Amino acid sequence: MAKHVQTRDREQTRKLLIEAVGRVLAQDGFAGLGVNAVARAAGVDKVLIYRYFDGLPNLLQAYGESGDFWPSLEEVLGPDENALRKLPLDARTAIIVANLLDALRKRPQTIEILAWEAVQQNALTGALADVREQWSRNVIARVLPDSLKTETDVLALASLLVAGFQYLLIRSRNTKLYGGLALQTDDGWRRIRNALFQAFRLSPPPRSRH
Amino acid sequence: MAKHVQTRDREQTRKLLIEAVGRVLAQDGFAGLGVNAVARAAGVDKVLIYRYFDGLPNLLQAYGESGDFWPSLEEVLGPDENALRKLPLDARTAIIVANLLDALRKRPQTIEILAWEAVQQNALTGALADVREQWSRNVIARVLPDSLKTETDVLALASLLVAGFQYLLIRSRNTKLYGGLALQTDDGWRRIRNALFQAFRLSPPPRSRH
DNA sequence: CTTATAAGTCACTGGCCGGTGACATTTTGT
DNA sequence: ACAAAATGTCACCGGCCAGTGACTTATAAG
Repeated sequence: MAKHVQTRDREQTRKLLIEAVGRVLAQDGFAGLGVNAVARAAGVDKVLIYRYFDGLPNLLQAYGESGDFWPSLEEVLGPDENALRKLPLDARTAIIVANLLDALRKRPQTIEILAWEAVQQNALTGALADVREQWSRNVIARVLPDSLKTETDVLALASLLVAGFQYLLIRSRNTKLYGGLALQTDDGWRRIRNALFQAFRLSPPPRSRH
Repeated sequence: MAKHVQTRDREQTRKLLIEAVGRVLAQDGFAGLGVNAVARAAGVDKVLIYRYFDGLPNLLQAYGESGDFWPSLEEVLGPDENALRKLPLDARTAIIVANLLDALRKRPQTIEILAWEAVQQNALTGALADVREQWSRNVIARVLPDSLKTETDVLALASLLVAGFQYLLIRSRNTKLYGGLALQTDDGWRRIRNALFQAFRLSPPPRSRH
């Protein structure tokens, strides 16, 4: 039952559409994201978005499930989880937060979605939010269980710092300087990274693996 | 030469339009901001936007110059600037940052503009950015001159923290929880405020004036 | 009172949008 | 080989948008 070379292939077309979402998102941002633009980018008729995905929201959902938008636990905990566990709470938290920063810096499309999330909710941002929520619960359970019963509010500080660099990542797309920070240079981001450690009272930021 | 009660008054109409911008912004956010919406809200024909302001960008500019979107130096430095000057650098910075947080929390329209700014540039966000840039230079010159030559990068940490709560303010418009922080309760914001001080190694956050 | 000009109204264009129905063509099952 | 179903194309709708030209009406100057 060898299949012909298909000129019409539902799965292939679905894939084209999903990939087109990524391309439109990268090129025009979420502002330009619509059935017409996506269909055009996919080289496919927009009616198929309705037929195969029942509308744009579900297509976005599919797109969200297709990529690795959020770093894995391994990527953020580093190669040696056990060594990490032995550090004091502050150091552990700082390293994880800094690693998260590095991981997100590598994901321009995730940053685009984060920007979107800042202004409106939708299927895509909702999916990402769920993943992230679960992710942070996992991190706490696995390497920061003691953070829940400390005197100082380590988790609040960590969240505030994560919020801070997420915002700076978003702004870096179209802003050169923010409060004296150069958002489009590696040097500026080194400063930001150092400030993270400073907030946790650690002077010399350990290097992240390369 | 006592003027009649005017039924046609250019200045009055300009004012109506400018105020309408604020109303639309507050009600529908920047997504719903357009010549049609603004004109409708002002109860005035949209063609006047072109006649009196030469288009929406200039109208936004006028709106930007009309309100106090950014807190004054006085509002953030507190009533007793001299007392503030005598504190150590960390404490000074922490207090200013925390006061800025309080000041912005009271300005929903500024938060709306900040959200806008995160995703796209335009006349309005540009104007606000200029004001803010100047503002932070003034703060540094007036009460944080020593921050420029410290070992630890106090300004980077301050900027990161400001970025953090700005992002949380933006998110608080349509998100209840972020990283375990309750963004729509005073208690959640107290936690965030405390985390600010914690980042500067100050355990008990001084109360802001009431 | 007359008239020029400013203020404001109205109707329209052209473009893009999301969404749908009717149609043509390929693939699949029998 | 044939019919049914799946795949894809096309033309169209109504709605909202930004922007413009032609119009009416109030105001002010003489």
